[in-house]
This record gives sequence, C-alpha cells and structure tokens, in this order.
Amino acid sequence: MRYAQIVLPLNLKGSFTYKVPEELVPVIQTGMRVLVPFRGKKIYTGIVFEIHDIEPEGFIPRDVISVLDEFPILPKEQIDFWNWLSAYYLCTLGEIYRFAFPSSLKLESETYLKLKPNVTVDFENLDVNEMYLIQALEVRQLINLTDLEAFIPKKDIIKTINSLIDLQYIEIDEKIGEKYKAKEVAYVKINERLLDNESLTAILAKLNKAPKQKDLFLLILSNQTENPDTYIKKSDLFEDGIFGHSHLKPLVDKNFVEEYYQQKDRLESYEGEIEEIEELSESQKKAKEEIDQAFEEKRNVLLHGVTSSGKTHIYLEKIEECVNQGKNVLFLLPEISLTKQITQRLEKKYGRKLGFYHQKLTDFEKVEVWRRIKNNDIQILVGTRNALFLPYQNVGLVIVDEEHDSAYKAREVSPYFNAKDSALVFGGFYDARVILGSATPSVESYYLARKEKMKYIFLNERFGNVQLPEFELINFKEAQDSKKVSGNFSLHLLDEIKKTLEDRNQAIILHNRRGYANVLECESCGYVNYCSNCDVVMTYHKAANEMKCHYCGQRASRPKACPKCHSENLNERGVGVEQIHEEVSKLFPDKEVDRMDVDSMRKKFAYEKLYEKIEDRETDIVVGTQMISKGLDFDHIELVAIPKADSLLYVQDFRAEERAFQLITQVAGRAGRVSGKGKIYIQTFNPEHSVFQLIKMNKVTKIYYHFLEERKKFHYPPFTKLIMIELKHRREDKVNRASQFLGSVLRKYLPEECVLGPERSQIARINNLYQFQILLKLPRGKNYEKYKHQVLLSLKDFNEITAYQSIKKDVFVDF
DNA sequence: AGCACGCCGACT
DNA sequence: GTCGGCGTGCTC
Repeated sequence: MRYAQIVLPLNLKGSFTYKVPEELVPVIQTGMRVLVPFRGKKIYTGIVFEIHDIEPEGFIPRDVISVLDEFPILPKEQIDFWNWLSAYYLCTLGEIYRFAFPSSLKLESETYLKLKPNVTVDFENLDVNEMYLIQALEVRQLINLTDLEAFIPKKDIIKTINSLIDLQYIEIDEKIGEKYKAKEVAYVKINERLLDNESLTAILAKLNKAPKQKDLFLLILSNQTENPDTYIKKSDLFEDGIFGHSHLKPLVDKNFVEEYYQQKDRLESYEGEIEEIEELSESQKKAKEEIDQAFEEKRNVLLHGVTSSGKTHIYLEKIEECVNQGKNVLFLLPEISLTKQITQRLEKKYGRKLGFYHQKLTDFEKVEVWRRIKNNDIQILVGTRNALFLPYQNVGLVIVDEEHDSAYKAREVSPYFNAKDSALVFGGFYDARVILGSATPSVESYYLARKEKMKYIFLNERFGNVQLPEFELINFKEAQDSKKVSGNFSLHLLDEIKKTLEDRNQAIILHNRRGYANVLECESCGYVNYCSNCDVVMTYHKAANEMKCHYCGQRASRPKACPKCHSENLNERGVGVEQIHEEVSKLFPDKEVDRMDVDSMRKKFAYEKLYEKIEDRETDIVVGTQMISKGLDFDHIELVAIPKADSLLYVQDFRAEERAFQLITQVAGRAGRVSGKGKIYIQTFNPEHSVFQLIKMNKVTKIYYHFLEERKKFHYPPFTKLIMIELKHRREDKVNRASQFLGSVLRKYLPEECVLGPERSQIARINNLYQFQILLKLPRGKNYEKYKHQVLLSLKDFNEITAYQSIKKDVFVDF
C-alpha cells in the first residue's frame, strides 16, 4: 500500500495523507501536482511532498484522483526550501503553496448544478426562483454557482438549491478544467490544392460576382507568392480597414483559403543586437577577485559598494561566468520598476535567455515563465521576491541587489518571509553562491559579514574615480533666527538650487511624506478628520482635492467646514510632498518642477514618462518621496536637498536611524555621478545629531559601529532575534483579552525579559480591526531554536481556546 | 481557508 | 412561529 503526503492550497497545517491507487503507483513522484478530493466533492490541486507506505491511524485516507504532471513540477530543492520556510517563519506549507504558484497551476473544482436524468418537474409547487433555475437548466444543462447570481438574488441561492435537491430535481457536480490557455495567433493561406493556374482562373471567375472577396483573395495570393516562407497574419489583412471578417469567411467556407492557428509566447523578448560588457576598472577587478576567492571557499558575499561604484558591472561579470559554466542565475531586485538599467544591459547580452518574474505579470504570463524555467530555457531570471519559488533546475548564482531594501520583507501577505535572508538559504539548497549587494547594507548583513559568516567586500571608489558628493548640514534654526528663510527653505539652499539650475543642471528634493498636509485641523474647536475605519487622521491631498487614509485607502472629499462647529477656518498642518512641490514651483516659476510619489505615479506609464523627461533634461527639479532614491541614475543631477530631514528620524522604530542613513545616502548617490561635484544639503534643527554628523563625515565603519552599539545596548537585532505576534479582531475587548492571555502563556514558557507586551499597536485600529501586539526578543544562536519551540507551544495552547479562534493572528519572524 | 452545523434575536 | 445572524468545528 502506498500513501502520499499532499500539500493543499489552504491555510492548514502540514500535509494530508491520501492513498495512491494501484494504477497511479508507477507514475506518481514527489513534486508532482495531483488532484485530490477534500471535504465532500470539492477537488483541489495538491502537491506531493512525500510518498511512503505507513498506514495512517485514526482515519481512512481517500484516493488520489489523478496525477497532473508528467514530470515533477517542484524540484527537490524547492521542497526543501518550502519546508525550511514553513519551519523558520512559522507559516503553513499551504500558505507558501498559494503564494508560490500562479493560480492557473492550482486548479480548483467548480461546483455545477445539473438536472437529474429523467425527472418530470411539477412546476405547480415551485416558487419563482426554483422555476427560473429549472428552466435555465433545461436550456443549458450545466450552470455554475457564480452564473446563478445573474438570475437569482444572492441571498436566495442556497435556499433554492437545497429545496430542489430535496425534491430530487437537480444534483450538484464538480468540474475541473485547465485554466491556462496558450495565446494563439490566426494565420491564413491559400488552399494548396488550388495553386495551379487552372484552378486559380476558375476561382477568380467564380469570385467575379463578389469583387471584395476577389480582391482579398488576390491580396492573400500576392502576399503568399512574394514571401512564400512567411505566414500571413489574419489581423494584418484587416489592418487598413478595407477588408473585414465578412469578406474572409466566405473564402474560408468555400475552402479557397485555409485558416490556422499558432501558439505564441506572451513574453516579449529582446531581439536586437547582442553586446559584450565593458572592462572592469582596477578596483572592480580587485573586488571581483575577492568574490572569486570567497566562492572558491563556498562562501557567500556581501558586496558593499558606494553609489556609482559599478556593482552592476561586477554582477555582470559573475553572471557571465556562471552562465558559461552551464548554470543559471537568479537576480533579485526589491521592485521591478527599477530594473531598467540592469535589464537593458542583460537583454543586450542574453536576449531570449533572459526572463522576468514579478507580481505584476498576468497569471498566464507567469505560467509561461514557469514553463520556460522548467524547460531550462531561461539562464538568467530577473525578478522580485516571489521569483524565489520558480522551479529552477540548477542555480549557480543568486544576486540580491539593494539588499537593505525593506521591499524584500513581506508585511501584507503571508508567508511573511524576508527574501534577502531566504535567498541565502535558497542558495544553500541549490549549492549556489549568493551575493548580497548594496551601497547601504542592512545593519544585520553588515554584522554577519563582519563576523565572517559572509565575505565582506568593500568598494570604496566610484566608477571612473569620480568623487562622492559633498554633504552640507544647514542649521534651520539659525537660518530662521536670522530671518534667512522662505517657507520650508533656507535662503542659502534656495541660492544653491538656483546656481545648479543656472548651470543647466538638475536638482532633486526629497520629502518623505505623501499628500499635501498631514492633518486638517479646525481652528476654532480643534477637530481633526479621522478615518472612519482606522485610528489615524486622514491626509489632505490637494491635487486630487480629497482626504485619503494611507492605511485602508478610504477617500473622502475635503470638508468645506468643520463638521463639528461649522467653522470654515480649517488649518492645514504637517507638510507633505505636494506642498513642497507647490512651494518649489512658485519659487522657480520659469523652471520645470515635477513631483514623483506613489500618488502622482499611479497612472500607467507615468513613471516611464517622467523618467524620460528627466533623462532628456526637460525637468529641472524633481520633488519626491523615497521613490526618488531608487533607480534615477542620470548624468546631470548635481544637487540633492532634504529640506525637512528631521522628519526622517522621528519615527517610532528601532531601525529609524538606519533607514534615515540609507535613504539619505541612496538619494545622495543620485548627485554628481559623472561630474563628481554633487552637493547634498540637509536642513535640520538638529545638525549635531550623530546620524547627520556621521553621514557628513562619510566614515562608513563608524556609522555601522554607531548602529551596532545602539542595537547592542537595547538588545535589538542582530544581537537578538525578534518575533512579533499581532492579534486582530473587530471587537477591542475580545482581542485585548486574547492578547493578555497569549502574553501570560508566553511568559509561562519563556523568561520574563523575552516577552514585551502585549500592547496596542501603534495604529490601534486598521480597517475596523483592533490590533494588539506582543514582541519577543529571543537570544541568537543555539538556544534560539529551543526558545522558538516554546513559542510554538504557546501558540498551540492559545489555539486550543476555542473562543479565540476567530482572532486573526500573524506571526512575524525577524520582524 | 471555507463550509456546514447549531444556537439566539428580529421579523411575517 | 421562521429566517438568518455568526460562533464553532473539521477537513486526509
């Protein structure tokens, strides 16, 4: 007897045991997709994680219905990776499965209704809905549940179906079908048998009465004789509007013209020239040699290269080497929108052997990448965090670019894994080497590399020996006191911007807060506009003239008067990027000032358009949020200003200073990339702040030493491991009680100093769910697994309380 | 997760 | 009296 452990695309723990029927025993393998029944007639696509012959106890397993794959879709390495993810991040395999697979690859059965054979229906006793349904079934035989909503009110559906089943008129069935459809293109050609002169004359004679058809026939014929080897696209025939389907159809019906279809890739590939990469500079060569050496010792690498040091260059060399060894490369980026430079360079070299994968592809496009990876047609895959789950056969190199970027961390959907850390483990399973690259490595990675867990390689020189930009701290308090300010800008900064523009150069202004004003406050009664779903104030967006909640997305029109006291004096408080943009536009009325933030980039191709505008130097000043710190590599940006830099530090988060450092350094890196004369202006009330001082001095080792000292002092990572448990529920008292309970259980299992909280989350309510959190600070190293096991036990105790099962619980490991 | 079962309030 | 609200339990 053979049994299989099957993972289902549901948020359920572990796998389920199914019996493998005799006929499937020779074909089933781990990593294949199978169809299995689950709960009644419902059918799911599961994945075989294990095949064994241990008879289960306590229940009778059901049979595997069928095997969907000829070869395993998940390689062994991925199965190991999933198991590791599930154990490390305390999530279920089902969650990983759902996240990893495009939905077309995990078919679910759909429920259909049909009439029972040979029934006679007594319409007298049926109500309107029942009658509708029976009549519909008599016409269409099968109806799925979603179609039903079109003619029966939603709330009556269940009732109607149940009643008709009771009457034995209808029955329920499940159907499962392939969702993926290859994209097909229609072609036409003249029927070959007619291609001799005699038949052609006869046909043309026949078509004399239909001149349009005749012309179309002649068009196809001439195309075909001109280029006998190329196909004639059906859509091309109709392009100039002279002919239509009504002219072609008779020709096809009379068998003069044949129509046929060809499958076409949805994925556009580069078809242009293939270029070689340029030679490395001396310092790049040295860095590359160090990487080679580390790889010899099977060690991973943290490549810490200052902005414009040409990390990409080194990546390209390593990619080339890896491909030449017949192995494939996975190149991870935090967001696909910033792939322009790297993909342009890779495309020119690898053409069709390059693939992309990210969440913005359509489902069918994803399936096509899956197939190409599985067929080993892709040598280099550029993708975001979800690209870790493609069915790679042999990976030799993994590159995680901008490794410090928080986009590698998932906070929205489970599994809550960090793609940067996971990539290191992933590399281990494939026996591939990993390069983490950044100009501002995360404190954690820096620490690991310094502790020799990875090879640390520092590229301290910009490409072409170009100077790093110069930092100037502007004491805004002093400027204010001496009346040398205009709005949010010191006169000194405005002067510098003016000079930059006069030289026909460009400037960037960073202000990391969306909207126009943070709060709209009533002057007479102090009323502020709260979101009705969340415990946050609504942000005023002037461009859209509306109030937006940045947490649940709710929008409302801007109130004309205070809803409480009807005063019309509403103050705009807290400066947003829209306001800075407006201010700068007024200060430089004859210059082109553009804004770049999520709100202004929402339209399709808005980013691309602005990108080109900046590239063509039509834009003089770009005002934006953190978005402008990424990917804007242009030659003529010479000045970067951060008018309200203090706002970067006043964030309640132990990583606030690290983030501020990363953001400032990254945006500073946009300046003076070619000239080496970039200038950075940081306006602050606090020029003495150690982070600003350290950035200004540009002593990298000192900065990280500072961060590490702070982390050590307050027991934060990398010196401890954090796990954050967040509980959510519609009712505040309930989630409060539940988190108190979980807190006490955790304290029972763990030392007192490890458990912090529970406490109300910083935002106590989002989308009408009240949130509480418990923070666990666990020791690193050997004991960590032991402690984590205790956490699991606590969660198990908690789950056993049935009253708390409706509480949504999220566990963030390495929070 | 989703879906059925089962126990209490608001209506014909 | 019924309908339907959602809290609870289970799925190989």
